[in-house]
Amino acid sequence: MANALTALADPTRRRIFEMVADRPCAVGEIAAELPVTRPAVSQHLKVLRLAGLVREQRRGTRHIYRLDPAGLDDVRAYFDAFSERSLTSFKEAVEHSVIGDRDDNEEEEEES
Amino acid sequence: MANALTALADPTRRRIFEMVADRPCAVGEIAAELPVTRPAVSQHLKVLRLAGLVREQRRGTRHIYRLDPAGLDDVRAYFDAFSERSLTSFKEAVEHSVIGDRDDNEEEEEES
DNA sequence: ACTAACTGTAAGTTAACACTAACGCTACGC
DNA sequence: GCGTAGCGTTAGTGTTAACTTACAGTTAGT
Repeated sequence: MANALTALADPTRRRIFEMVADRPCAVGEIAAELPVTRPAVSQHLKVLRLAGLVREQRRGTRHIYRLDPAGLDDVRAYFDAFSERSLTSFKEAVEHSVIGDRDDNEEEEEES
Repeated sequence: MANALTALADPTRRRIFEMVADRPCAVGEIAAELPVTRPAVSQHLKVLRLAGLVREQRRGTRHIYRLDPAGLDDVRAYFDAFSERSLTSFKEAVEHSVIGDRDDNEEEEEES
Protein backbone atom coordinates (compact mmCIF):
# COMPACT_ATOMS: atom_id res chain seq x y z
CA MET A 1 0.00 0.00 0.00
CA ALA A 2 2.90 2.30 0.68
CA ASN A 3 4.01 1.90 -2.90
CA ALA A 4 0.54 2.64 -4.14
CA LEU A 5 0.65 6.17 -2.77
CA THR A 6 4.08 6.88 -4.19
CA ALA A 7 2.87 5.45 -7.48
CA LEU A 8 -0.11 7.79 -7.63
CA ALA A 9 1.96 10.81 -6.68
CA ASP A 10 3.19 11.50 -10.18
CA PRO A 11 0.61 13.40 -12.30
CA THR A 12 1.36 11.50 -15.49
CA ARG A 13 1.09 8.19 -13.72
CA ARG A 14 -2.14 9.31 -12.11
CA ARG A 15 -3.61 10.12 -15.54
CA ILE A 16 -2.57 6.69 -16.75
CA PHE A 17 -4.21 5.11 -13.75
CA GLU A 18 -7.41 7.04 -14.38
CA MET A 19 -7.47 5.97 -18.04
CA VAL A 20 -6.95 2.34 -17.14
CA ALA A 21 -9.55 2.57 -14.39
CA ASP A 22 -12.08 3.90 -16.86
CA ARG A 23 -11.54 1.08 -19.33
CA PRO A 24 -8.86 -1.51 -20.15
CA CYS A 25 -6.20 0.04 -22.35
CA ALA A 26 -3.17 -1.01 -24.38
CA VAL A 27 0.13 0.78 -23.92
CA GLY A 28 0.02 2.52 -27.29
CA GLU A 29 -3.49 3.78 -26.71
CA ILE A 30 -2.44 5.46 -23.51
CA ALA A 31 0.71 6.98 -24.96
CA ALA A 32 -1.32 8.43 -27.82
CA GLU A 33 -3.32 10.58 -25.42
CA LEU A 34 -0.44 11.73 -23.26
CA PRO A 35 2.44 14.14 -23.88
CA VAL A 36 5.05 11.49 -23.17
CA THR A 37 6.63 8.73 -25.21
CA ARG A 38 5.45 5.14 -25.21
CA PRO A 39 8.43 3.79 -23.24
CA ALA A 40 7.63 6.30 -20.51
CA VAL A 41 4.10 4.94 -20.33
CA SER A 42 5.47 1.42 -20.19
CA GLN A 43 7.66 2.34 -17.23
CA HIS A 44 4.77 4.00 -15.45
CA LEU A 45 2.60 0.95 -15.96
CA LYS A 46 5.30 -1.21 -14.44
CA VAL A 47 5.30 0.97 -11.34
CA LEU A 48 1.51 0.82 -11.11
CA ARG A 49 1.59 -2.94 -11.56
CA LEU A 50 4.21 -3.48 -8.86
CA ALA A 51 2.12 -1.26 -6.60
CA GLY A 52 -0.81 -3.62 -7.12
CA LEU A 53 -2.99 -0.98 -8.72
CA VAL A 54 -3.08 -2.44 -12.21
CA ARG A 55 -3.20 -5.86 -13.82
CA GLU A 56 -1.70 -6.91 -17.15
CA GLN A 57 -3.25 -9.21 -19.73
CA ARG A 58 -1.45 -10.03 -22.96
CA ARG A 59 -3.54 -10.25 -26.09
CA GLY A 60 -1.25 -11.18 -28.91
CA THR A 61 1.30 -8.43 -29.25
CA ARG A 62 -0.82 -6.03 -27.25
CA HIS A 63 -0.53 -5.75 -23.51
CA ILE A 64 -3.85 -4.73 -22.05
CA TYR A 65 -3.88 -3.09 -18.66
CA ARG A 66 -6.88 -2.89 -16.40
CA LEU A 67 -7.59 -1.71 -12.87
CA ASP A 68 -6.77 -4.07 -10.01
CA PRO A 69 -9.66 -3.65 -7.54
CA ALA A 70 -7.64 -5.27 -4.73
CA GLY A 71 -4.96 -2.60 -4.79
CA LEU A 72 -7.55 0.12 -4.90
CA ASP A 73 -9.34 -1.36 -1.92
CA ASP A 74 -6.11 -1.33 0.08
CA VAL A 75 -5.71 2.36 -0.52
CA ARG A 76 -9.32 3.02 0.39
CA ALA A 77 -8.97 1.05 3.60
CA TYR A 78 -5.91 3.09 4.52
CA PHE A 79 -7.78 6.38 4.30
CA ASP A 80 -10.98 5.00 5.77
CA ALA A 81 -9.04 4.12 8.91
CA PHE A 82 -8.00 7.75 9.28
CA SER A 83 -11.54 8.89 8.92
CA GLU A 84 -12.70 6.64 11.71
CA ARG A 85 -9.82 7.75 13.89
CA SER A 86 -10.56 11.40 13.21
CA LEU A 87 -14.17 10.89 14.22
CA THR A 88 -13.29 9.37 17.57
CA SER A 89 -10.59 11.96 18.26
CA PHE A 90 -13.07 14.67 17.34
CA LYS A 91 -15.54 13.22 19.80
CA GLU A 92 -12.91 13.21 22.53
CA ALA A 93 -11.89 16.74 21.61
CA VAL A 94 -15.44 17.95 22.00
CA GLU A 95 -15.86 16.22 25.33
CA HIS A 96 -12.66 17.73 26.69
CA SER A 97 -13.27 20.95 24.77
CA VAL A 98 -9.75 20.90 23.45
CA ILE A 99 -10.77 22.48 20.20
CA GLY A 100 -12.92 25.48 19.55
CA ASP A 101 -11.36 27.54 22.32
CA ARG A 102 -8.94 29.35 20.06
CA ASP A 103 -7.94 28.91 16.45
CA ASP A 104 -7.02 32.14 14.77
CA ASN A 105 -4.66 32.03 11.86
CA GLU A 106 -5.19 31.98 8.15
CA GLU A 107 -2.69 32.23 5.34
CA GLU A 108 -2.13 31.23 1.75
CA GLU A 109 -4.01 28.12 0.75
CA GLU A 110 -5.24 26.56 -2.45
CA GLU A 111 -7.56 24.01 -4.08
CA SER A 112 -11.07 24.63 -2.80
CA MET B 1 -6.65 16.83 -3.97
CA ALA B 2 -3.89 16.35 -6.49
CA ASN B 3 -1.42 17.86 -4.04
CA ALA B 4 -2.66 15.61 -1.27
CA LEU B 5 -1.45 12.51 -3.06
CA THR B 6 1.94 13.97 -3.87
CA ALA B 7 2.16 15.09 -0.24
CA LEU B 8 1.54 11.58 1.07
CA ALA B 9 4.03 10.02 -1.30
CA ASP B 10 7.06 10.68 0.87
CA PRO B 11 7.46 8.11 3.68
CA THR B 12 8.61 10.62 6.26
CA ARG B 13 5.74 12.93 5.45
CA ARG B 14 3.34 10.01 5.64
CA ARG B 15 4.60 9.15 9.13
CA ILE B 16 4.11 12.77 10.17
CA PHE B 17 0.60 12.70 8.78
CA GLU B 18 -0.18 9.52 10.67
CA MET B 19 1.14 10.98 13.91
CA VAL B 20 -0.91 14.14 13.51
CA ALA B 21 -3.96 12.11 12.55
CA ASP B 22 -3.65 10.08 15.72
CA ARG B 23 -3.48 13.13 17.97
CA PRO B 24 -2.63 16.83 17.70
CA CYS B 25 1.12 17.33 17.85
CA ALA B 26 3.63 20.14 18.10
CA VAL B 27 6.53 20.31 15.68
CA GLY B 28 9.16 19.40 18.25
CA GLU B 29 7.20 16.39 19.42
CA ILE B 30 7.11 15.01 15.92
CA ALA B 31 10.76 15.66 15.22
CA ALA B 32 11.68 13.88 18.45
CA GLU B 33 10.23 10.63 17.15
CA LEU B 34 11.63 10.84 13.65
CA PRO B 35 15.17 10.47 12.29
CA VAL B 36 15.11 13.93 10.73
CA THR B 37 15.75 17.42 12.04
CA ARG B 38 13.05 19.78 13.23
CA PRO B 39 13.29 22.11 10.20
CA ALA B 40 12.66 19.11 7.98
CA VAL B 41 9.49 18.35 9.91
CA SER B 42 8.47 21.96 9.62
CA GLN B 43 8.85 21.84 5.87
CA HIS B 44 6.88 18.63 5.63
CA LEU B 45 4.08 20.12 7.71
CA LYS B 46 3.92 23.07 5.37
CA VAL B 47 3.45 20.73 2.44
CA LEU B 48 0.72 18.83 4.27
CA ARG B 49 -0.96 22.08 5.24
CA LEU B 50 -0.95 23.44 1.68
CA ALA B 51 -2.36 20.12 0.56
CA GLY B 52 -5.28 20.63 2.92
CA LEU B 53 -4.48 17.55 4.97
CA VAL B 54 -3.48 19.32 8.17
CA ARG B 55 -4.49 22.38 10.15
CA GLU B 56 -2.30 24.60 12.29
CA GLN B 57 -3.16 26.16 15.62
CA ARG B 58 -0.70 28.35 17.50
CA ARG B 59 -0.55 27.96 21.24
CA GLY B 60 1.96 30.46 22.48
CA THR B 61 5.28 29.54 20.98
CA ARG B 62 4.08 26.07 20.09
CA HIS B 63 2.45 25.33 16.76
CA ILE B 64 0.02 22.49 17.15
CA TYR B 65 -0.93 20.54 14.07
CA ARG B 66 -4.00 18.40 13.73
CA LEU B 67 -5.72 16.45 10.98
CA ASP B 68 -7.93 18.38 8.58
CA PRO B 69 -10.95 16.11 7.97
CA ALA B 70 -11.95 18.04 4.84
CA GLY B 71 -8.75 17.23 3.01
CA LEU B 72 -8.97 13.62 4.03
CA ASP B 73 -12.53 13.41 2.75
CA ASP B 74 -11.43 14.76 -0.62
CA VAL B 75 -8.91 11.97 -0.95
CA ARG B 76 -11.44 9.39 0.11
CA ALA B 77 -13.95 10.68 -2.41
CA TYR B 78 -11.34 10.43 -5.15
CA PHE B 79 -10.74 6.74 -4.52
CA ASP B 80 -14.37 5.97 -3.82
CA ALA B 81 -15.21 7.19 -7.31
CA PHE B 82 -12.82 4.66 -8.78
CA SER B 83 -14.37 1.88 -6.79
CA GLU B 84 -17.82 2.70 -8.11
CA ARG B 85 -16.50 2.92 -11.63
CA SER B 86 -14.71 -0.41 -11.31
CA LEU B 87 -17.90 -2.04 -10.12
CA THR B 88 -19.94 -0.85 -13.09
CA SER B 89 -17.19 -1.72 -15.56
CA PHE B 90 -16.94 -5.13 -13.95
CA LYS B 91 -20.67 -5.59 -14.38
CA GLU B 92 -20.40 -4.64 -18.05
CA ALA B 93 -17.43 -6.92 -18.46
CA VAL B 94 -19.37 -9.86 -17.08
CA GLU B 95 -22.34 -9.12 -19.28
CA HIS B 96 -20.17 -8.97 -22.40
CA SER B 97 -17.88 -11.67 -21.00
CA VAL B 98 -14.83 -9.62 -21.84
CA ILE B 99 -12.92 -10.94 -18.89
CA GLY B 100 -12.43 -14.47 -17.73
CA ASP B 101 -11.77 -15.80 -21.21
CA ARG B 102 -7.98 -15.68 -20.86
CA ASP B 103 -5.63 -14.19 -18.31
CA ASP B 104 -2.45 -16.14 -17.94
CA ASN B 105 0.66 -14.40 -16.77
CA GLU B 106 2.28 -14.05 -13.40
CA GLU B 107 5.55 -12.46 -12.38
CA GLU B 108 7.29 -10.76 -9.49
CA GLU B 109 4.93 -8.97 -7.19
CA GLU B 110 4.92 -7.76 -3.60
CA GLU B 111 2.89 -6.59 -0.61
CA SER B 112 0.06 -9.07 -0.16
C1' DA C 1 11.82 -16.98 -43.23
C1' DC C 2 10.91 -12.26 -43.38
C1' DT C 3 8.48 -8.29 -42.05
C1' DA C 4 5.56 -5.49 -39.33
C1' DA C 5 3.21 -4.42 -35.02
C1' DC C 6 3.52 -3.83 -30.20
C1' DT C 7 5.92 -3.76 -26.36
C1' DG C 8 9.70 -4.04 -22.46
C1' DT C 9 14.46 -2.72 -21.11
C1' DA C 10 19.09 -0.20 -20.63
C1' DA C 11 21.73 3.89 -20.48
C1' DG C 12 22.16 8.57 -19.88
C1' DT C 13 20.44 13.28 -18.77
C1' DT C 14 18.03 16.86 -16.31
C1' DA C 15 14.90 18.66 -12.99
C1' DA C 16 12.69 17.97 -8.65
C1' DC C 17 13.05 17.27 -3.78
C1' DA C 18 14.26 15.80 0.87
C1' DC C 19 17.62 17.06 3.93
C1' DT C 20 21.02 19.87 6.94
C1' DA C 21 23.06 24.04 8.69
C1' DA C 22 22.57 28.79 9.69
C1' DC C 23 19.73 32.58 10.52
C1' DG C 24 15.55 35.36 11.77
C1' DC C 25 11.19 35.84 14.15
C1' DT C 26 7.55 35.70 17.88
C1' DA C 27 5.84 34.55 22.53
C1' DC C 28 6.76 33.74 27.35
C1' DG C 29 9.41 34.08 31.89
C1' DC C 30 12.86 36.41 34.77
C1' DG D 1 14.92 45.02 29.30
C1' DC D 2 17.27 40.21 28.47
C1' DG D 3 17.35 35.41 27.69
C1' DT D 4 15.03 31.23 26.33
C1' DA D 5 11.85 28.23 23.96
C1' DG D 6 9.67 26.93 19.90
C1' DC D 7 9.20 27.50 14.87
C1' DG D 8 9.62 29.06 10.14
C1' DT D 9 12.70 30.22 6.29
C1' DT D 10 16.72 30.46 3.26
C1' DA D 11 20.68 28.64 0.80
C1' DG D 12 23.11 24.96 -0.57
C1' DT D 13 23.87 19.93 -1.42
C1' DG D 14 23.12 15.03 -2.68
C1' DT D 15 20.00 11.81 -4.31
C1' DT D 16 15.98 10.28 -6.53
C1' DA D 17 13.20 9.78 -10.48
C1' DA D 18 10.78 10.96 -14.82
C1' DC D 19 11.99 11.35 -19.34
C1' DT D 20 14.06 10.36 -24.15
C1' DT D 21 16.73 7.66 -27.32
C1' DA D 22 18.30 3.37 -28.86
C1' DC D 23 18.02 -1.47 -28.68
C1' DA D 24 16.05 -6.22 -27.91
C1' DG D 25 12.26 -9.40 -27.55
C1' DT D 26 7.69 -11.59 -28.86
C1' DT D 27 3.64 -12.40 -31.76
C1' DA D 28 0.96 -12.37 -36.05
C1' DG D 29 0.70 -12.19 -41.02
C1' DT D 30 2.61 -13.09 -45.80
